[in-house]
Amino acid sequence: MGTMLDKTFFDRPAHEVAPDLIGAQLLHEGAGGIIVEVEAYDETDPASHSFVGLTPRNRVMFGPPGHAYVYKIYGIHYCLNFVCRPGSAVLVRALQPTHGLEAMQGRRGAMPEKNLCSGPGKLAQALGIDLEQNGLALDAPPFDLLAGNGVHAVATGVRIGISKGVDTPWRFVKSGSPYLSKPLPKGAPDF
DNA sequence: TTCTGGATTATCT
DNA sequence: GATAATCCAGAAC
Repeated sequence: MGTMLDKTFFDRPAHEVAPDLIGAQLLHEGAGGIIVEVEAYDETDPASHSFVGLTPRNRVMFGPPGHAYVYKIYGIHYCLNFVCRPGSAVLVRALQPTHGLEAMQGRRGAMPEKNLCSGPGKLAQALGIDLEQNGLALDAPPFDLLAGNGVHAVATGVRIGISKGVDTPWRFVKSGSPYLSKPLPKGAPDF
C-alpha cells in the first residue's frame, strides 16, 4: 500500500485495470476505504454508456485515463467510475470503510460498517460524491487513491443490474469480503 | 417537445 | 421477492 495510482496505471483496458484495483485505498475528502468490488465496461460492451459513442453525458469516459466519471442513475443515486483507456471505465461498487467513518455515517445515517459502502449508490453517498466530481483527476485532491499490496484473492463473476452484455464476467471482488454489495453467486475461480 | 427506461436502494409483504 | 422513489440522457416524433 502506498503507491499513488496515476495516469499510467489507468492507461490500460478496463478489464485489466479492474482486478488491480481490488485492495487499493480510495479516499474522497479523507473519507473512504479499501476497494473490494468493481466492474469493467468498455465501448465494445452493449451494457456500457460508451457503447453508443461519445455523448454529453459520457464524454469523460472518452477523456484522459485516471479521471472520475460520475453519473446519476434511477434519478436517485450516483455511481463513481474510474476512466481507463478512452471509452472504457471501471465502476467502483463497494468499499471496506477505513477512514472518515464519522463523516460517512453523517451522510448515510448510522448503520453497520458493512452496509455503509456496500453498493455503488451507497458508496457515492458515503463519500459525498455527486456530479460535482465528474471529470476530476484521481491523483489529486479531493481524491486520494493508493495501490494495494496485491496479496489477496480476487474472484470474478458476471456483472449486476444490467440488461445487456450480461454474460461478460467483468465483475471483480475481494474473495470472501463481508463488504460486498452482493456475495458472488457461485464458487468462482480465485486468482 | 414528449416519452421511456436505467451500471440502484430502501421499504414494504 | 416485489415495488416505489425520482431524474435525466437518448430516442422518437
